[in-house]
Amino acid sequence: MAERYDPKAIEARWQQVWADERTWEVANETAPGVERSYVLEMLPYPSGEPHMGHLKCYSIGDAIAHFRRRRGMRVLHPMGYDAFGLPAENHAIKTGQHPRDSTAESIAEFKRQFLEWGISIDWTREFGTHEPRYYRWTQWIFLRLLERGLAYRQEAAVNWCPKDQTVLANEQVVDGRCERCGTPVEARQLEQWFLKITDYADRLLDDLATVEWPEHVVTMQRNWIGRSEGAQVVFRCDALGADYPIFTTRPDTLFGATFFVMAPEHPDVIRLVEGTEREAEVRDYVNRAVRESAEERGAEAREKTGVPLGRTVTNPVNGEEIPIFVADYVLMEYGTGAIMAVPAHDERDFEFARRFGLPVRRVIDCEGELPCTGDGAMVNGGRFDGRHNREAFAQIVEWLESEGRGRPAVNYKLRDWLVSRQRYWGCPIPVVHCDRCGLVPVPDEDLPVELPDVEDYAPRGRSPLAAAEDWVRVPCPRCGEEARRETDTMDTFVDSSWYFLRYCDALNDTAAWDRAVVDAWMPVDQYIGGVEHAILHLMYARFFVKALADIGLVGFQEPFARLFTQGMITREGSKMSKSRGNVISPRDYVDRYGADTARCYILYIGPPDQDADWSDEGVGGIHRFLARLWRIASDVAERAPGAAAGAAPSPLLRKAHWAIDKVTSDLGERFAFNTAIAAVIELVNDAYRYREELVAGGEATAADLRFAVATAGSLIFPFAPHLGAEVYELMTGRRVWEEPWPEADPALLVAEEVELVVQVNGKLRDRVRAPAGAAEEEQERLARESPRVAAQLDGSDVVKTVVVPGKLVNFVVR
RNA sequence: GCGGCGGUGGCGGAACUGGCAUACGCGAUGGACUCAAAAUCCAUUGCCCGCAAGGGCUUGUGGGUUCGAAUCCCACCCGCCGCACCA
Repeated sequence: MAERYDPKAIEARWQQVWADERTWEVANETAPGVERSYVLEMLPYPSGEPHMGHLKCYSIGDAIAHFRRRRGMRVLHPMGYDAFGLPAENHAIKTGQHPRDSTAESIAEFKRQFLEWGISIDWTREFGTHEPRYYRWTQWIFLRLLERGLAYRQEAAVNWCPKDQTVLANEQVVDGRCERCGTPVEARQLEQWFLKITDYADRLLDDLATVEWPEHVVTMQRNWIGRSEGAQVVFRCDALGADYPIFTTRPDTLFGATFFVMAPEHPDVIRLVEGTEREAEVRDYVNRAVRESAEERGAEAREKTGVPLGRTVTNPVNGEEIPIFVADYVLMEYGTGAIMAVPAHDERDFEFARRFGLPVRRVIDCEGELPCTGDGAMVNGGRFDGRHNREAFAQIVEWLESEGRGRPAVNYKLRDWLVSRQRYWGCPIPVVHCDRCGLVPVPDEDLPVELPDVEDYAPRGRSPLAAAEDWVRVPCPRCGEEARRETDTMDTFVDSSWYFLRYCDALNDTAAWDRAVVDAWMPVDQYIGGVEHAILHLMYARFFVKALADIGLVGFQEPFARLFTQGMITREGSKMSKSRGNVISPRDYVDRYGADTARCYILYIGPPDQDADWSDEGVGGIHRFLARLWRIASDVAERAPGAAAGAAPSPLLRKAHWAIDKVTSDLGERFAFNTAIAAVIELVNDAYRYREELVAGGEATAADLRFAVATAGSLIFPFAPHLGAEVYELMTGRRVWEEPWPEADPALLVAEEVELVVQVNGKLRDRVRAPAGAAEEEQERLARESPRVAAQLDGSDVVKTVVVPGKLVNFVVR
């Protein structure tokens, strides 16, 4: 028997057992009546080695997986790697090392550490998204989307990152900068591949009601989709004989429109001034606006600018001619790129009107100064005067519709997903460009289109793949004439939008998955990851599942039934980063204290959904606790089990059942791992005190002590699986993961005697002991008997007595 | 500006349904063991007054509801995150 807690030896031993016996592998077939559960942590991007965020994520997921297994469920808990992406490619540009090789090294390191952490993974289902056996199916899905018109190629103004030399999706532009590298993005007019996520806007919005997700994530998605209801209204420009539709959420304010504004990118701006004396000034303004970065244009507190076009449009509700302006506060990407401006009831229009001395006309009698956006009776609104604006809202739209000048309309902030990237290390888009046939999909049987090796990874504004001439030149699959392959690769978010489906049927080499298999496992019962993916990954994956459901490939609408978002691990109060020099690695602590300590500490540190600051002193505390547990277990193992417990249940036995109850609810319902671990610490502390008593020859029994320590091992197992298994084996000779999760005996959860709090006027004056089931009168009598309480009550009138059975007595005195 | 989250001892945090504020851990102090140290074990530890018995105060601030508020309501302050000229 070892003299001290040796996590290295214990952890190596159990990891060997789990690997040899393939303990965590799970079959797709299941006996009837066995409940399934799919527990999944977000796919890691393998770069260098895992960091604290990974440790936290997998510690949470593993605890849940273990808990569910021991509650009798068949648990799918797989692992893989999101292995395509820019960091590996940038590394290749710097060093010349093939991204495949550096990625393989990172994956090996990740896997080595995951095994060292003792995470219970079914490794038979492992894959990397960069492996042809995986991306073959990414391409296959892309072709299915293409067939349905959900993937299309179009020229559009797109976000271009000059540093990464590639286009970006809207979601990857944050504050006008590239989400990856922080470089301000530029607008470029380019032909690119898009996925038609906007077709699903309403369903993506509505189905948020069907998932159990944190409210803030739901809110973020809702905002991102940005659905607004209103109307499309057509304004006519008689001079050119052109109609300009606008979108508004406030058709009730149409009578207050005093001017009209177009975005600088609006295709008709120049046409409206061509050959007029305003042309030079307008061209100048447009050129300046278009050149400005998204960041400059979106800057807050920026003065409104604009130029009149010297033209007018007709307001369809009152026939007024109102002037047209071009101004950069109107965005081409939203609505129709033109707006009606109602300065009385819109702050932005008001600001503009003020700068340009334009009339402001109140049309709603809302409270407060102008501009006001509230409700009220209509004024200056012709035959609608006097009606409430909300009522007039629909009536005006109806009237416009009958005149052919408008209709109800819905607008979204969500844009289609731009998926092509001019980079090397990604999944090739399986399409061929043929001069005769146009875009021709690569036939399914020719998949995968494998990524060729190239000499030079450096991006030059086009994909490095374009230089692989032998690869690019192919016969057209349709006509057989010479054609060229698409050289762009896919956004890596495409890879991660369906990986959770592949895990269900990872070894299938004749299909992406078998629908029956996927339908049996999906949706993911518990998904765990960082909140930074609240929009990107989670929205894309939801879109994929809905599209795949429409195609008939899956039989459900949402991928992730329950989502848990973990908080960040910080260091000295700030985010860990190389530039701050405050990065610490899980490896440092696993080497020094063992995986069980690192895992328990990261969960003990605070509520898992909140940010938490890593402290080296704190780790020591948890390590001490685990060592205490091991020490008392090895001590108890050497004692004879002793006779059965005495007649009355010992306090330690009650404590053990209390801990079972506490850990069960904290783990199963609340995700409160910190308090669950605290409960096990309390149990172990009590076991130490109880052992003192046993040694001193009191009423304590060795059997109760053994039971308590075994219970501590069993309860700590989801958090510290190696030590949990070790302690449980020492106490019982059995394997803890083969044992059902313990159940608390309700009879032992209620104490025989309770402590009553006695208050006088709400202030605590004493505590008295009372039998558990004592009547209210009995409790009041016992409370009055307390000398301290009696002293307080002496000489005053008790006006009222409040008795909370089993808890407290409060005397209200005058 | 809009939306969300949060503010409790020296520190991380607990208090789940309005009923003992400060569980558990860290740190600190004292003691045992030791030649000594480490490790370990035991005890104390919200603040103030007091020799003590005891008393008073305390959950960002100010009000309110209640026998009773960290918890509910109103007003406000501070911090973090997301969105932001989206018509």
